[in-house]
Order: sequence, then structure tokens, then C-alpha cells
Amino acid sequence: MKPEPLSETFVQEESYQTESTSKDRRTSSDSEHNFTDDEQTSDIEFDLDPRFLNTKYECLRPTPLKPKYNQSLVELLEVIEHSRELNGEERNALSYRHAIAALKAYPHNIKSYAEARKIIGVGPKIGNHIKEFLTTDTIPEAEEILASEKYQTLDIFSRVYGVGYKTALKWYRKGYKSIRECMRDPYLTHIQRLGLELFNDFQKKMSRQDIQELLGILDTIIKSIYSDCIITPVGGYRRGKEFNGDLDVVVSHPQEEIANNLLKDIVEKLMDTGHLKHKLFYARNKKDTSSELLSSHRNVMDKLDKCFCAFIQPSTQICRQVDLIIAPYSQYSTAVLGWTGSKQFERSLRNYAKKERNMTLTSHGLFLNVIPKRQVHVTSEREIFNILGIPWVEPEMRNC
DNA sequence: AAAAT
Repeated sequence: MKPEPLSETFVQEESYQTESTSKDRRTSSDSEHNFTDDEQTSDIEFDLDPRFLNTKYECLRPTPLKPKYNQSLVELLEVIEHSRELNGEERNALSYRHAIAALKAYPHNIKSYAEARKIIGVGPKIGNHIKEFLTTDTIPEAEEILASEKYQTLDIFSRVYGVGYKTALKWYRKGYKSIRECMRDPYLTHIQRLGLELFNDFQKKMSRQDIQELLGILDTIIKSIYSDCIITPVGGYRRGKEFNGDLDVVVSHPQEEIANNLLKDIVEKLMDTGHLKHKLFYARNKKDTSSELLSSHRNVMDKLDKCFCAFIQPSTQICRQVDLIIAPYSQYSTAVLGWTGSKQFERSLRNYAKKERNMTLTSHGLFLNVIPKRQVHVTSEREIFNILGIPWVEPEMRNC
């Protein structure tokens, strides 16, 4: 669980060397470039601590859940990032996420603008926010966002299951101020109504003990159907988070035929036992002829069988969100890797595979992008890291 | 449009 120092051999690899040149760093910062006043200041000599791997690929360095440094700076930048997301400014939010990820992995408190600007992912705009932070101990824009009624309202509405930023904005424009008012909206979808009704329960975070209780139940019930099932908790719980809003579980079985029908079997059983109160999302995907997997049309969510459930926790009677994901045995390790996250870690892994290794990584498998595309069979997370030439990162260090 | 990482 300790943050493994990246190995010497890896640091000397050419892909890392090229990224860390100051010429290269220019290409990866803010999407909105605005080089004006600070063109000179950013070129001040400043050598970053060599323990910090300065790269645009977050998956190459360990990122702890609770950074030792730059905590309040990160919190403020996260406010801006979230506000960008709520405004549908996905690309801009991504810029903030890159900078935040770097700061979480950075082994010092940032002490100067010049220092900040040496970090790949910190461009002029975020650099200036950091400059503000260094002199005022806050970021004015973040303070404004936190104080704005619009942000506060959108933030709450978007936490409702079944509500994204577009619906949140729609409700805000209708003048709704509370969850209760939203419940009277005449155009609610079935899922949104459910999301609103479950809002209070779903807001309650689960301790690791709560999750262990759920895992115990799932283990017993699933193995009572097929004793050879493999059950792996993933998501934030696997990354070591103390409190989680949901529980994600990847389930598989060595026999293909059994794994094929596993979702239906498990969901039926959980309905019978009374644990499963609502199916929030259910997707059984037609069985692939494996040519489907090789096709490159990109999908938003993966094609693994899955059911997002409202699951009653016996000891508290609180409804918990439990996401069940079924993986064919041959896709088990990529599914576990993909569902462990963080979102940013996965994004960088996939980018790295594509750009640096000419490979495609998805939760369905690892592929070599030659013509024709060829699947590289893998049986463990470690094997995937090895093939990609990435030093192993513990799940607890994937919190970028 | 939303569902997850």
C-alpha cells in the first residue's frame, strides 16, 4: 500500500524523457491559451523535485487519496472544476482535473508561481489562480462560486440519481430551490422520481464497515447460486476511500455459459430475498461475437452486463446504491481495472495506451491497433500494466 | 438525457 517509488529504469524510458522537456509541456496545459504577461516569469529556472514525475499521464505516478500538500489549494480548484462541469464545460473542467491531479501527487506545498508553472497541466490560467492563492490564501473565483445560489442549487440537483447538468439547469430555471419542490415537477421521468425519493438515503455515505456488510450479503447470495463466482469490490472502496456514496462490484464466473446469464440470475435472487428494492439501471448486452469488441466505434458506457440497484442495508434499513457489473471471465481483469478508477486514472491509462503504445484499453480488453486489430489476452491487472510498460500502481494510489 | 469509472 506504500507509494512505490517509480523505478529508475522506467524514469529513463524515452517516452518519459520526451514529455518532461519544457518544450513539450506547452502543448498540454489549459485549453484556452492566453500567453501574455507571464511568458517570461514561467521560464525562470526552477528544478522540480525529481521525486515528482512531471507528466501529462496521471497513471504513471502514484496519487494518494489524501495528499499531504496543497490540500486547501486543491479543494478550491475542485470547486472551480465542479462548477465548470455543472456548466457543461467539459473540456475546461478537464484542464482543472489535470492540474488538480498533479498537485495531489506533488511532494511539497507550492511556494511560487514559477514553481507551479513548471508542473505539466498548470497553464497560465490555473497558474494565476495559484498566484492568487499564494497571496490571499484563497481563490476569489472559487469563493464567488461557493457563495452563488446558482452553484449551490445546481450542485444539489445534480446529485439526484437520474439528473445530469442539463436537467439540473432546467429545474433551476423553473425556480425550484429544493428537492421537495422538484418532486412536484410534472415532467419527471420514472427514474428521476425514484432518484428524488431516494435522495436522502443516497446522500448518506457508507463507512467501510457498511460496505463490508453489503459485501458479505452479496457474497453469500451470489455464491448460493454458483459457488465458483468471483466477486470483487471496485470503485472508491477499492481505492481506499473511507466513505463511499455507492458500492461497485465486478462479478464473474469461469464458465462462459454461466457468466452469460449471471446478471439475470443474481438480480432475480436479490429480488426474492428482498434486498433489491429498485432497479435504477439495467443493461444486458447481447453476447458478442467478439468482432463487436474489435470495432472501434466509441461508446459512452461499456457493454458489460450491469444493474445499478437500490439495495436495502439490513442493519440500518438505508437504501444503498449498489452497482453490479458482470464480466465474462476473459474480460475480468480489464473490467476490474476499468471499474476501479479513478475516472481520471482510467482516462490517462487509455490515453497512454493509445498514444504511447498504439493499443486500445477498455473494460472489455486490451487490443493492439495493428491491421487487423488484434486482442492481447490478459489475465491480471499487473499483466496489463506490464504490457503497457507502466509501473504498477496500487489501487489506493489511483486517486487522481 | 442519463446511467459509472
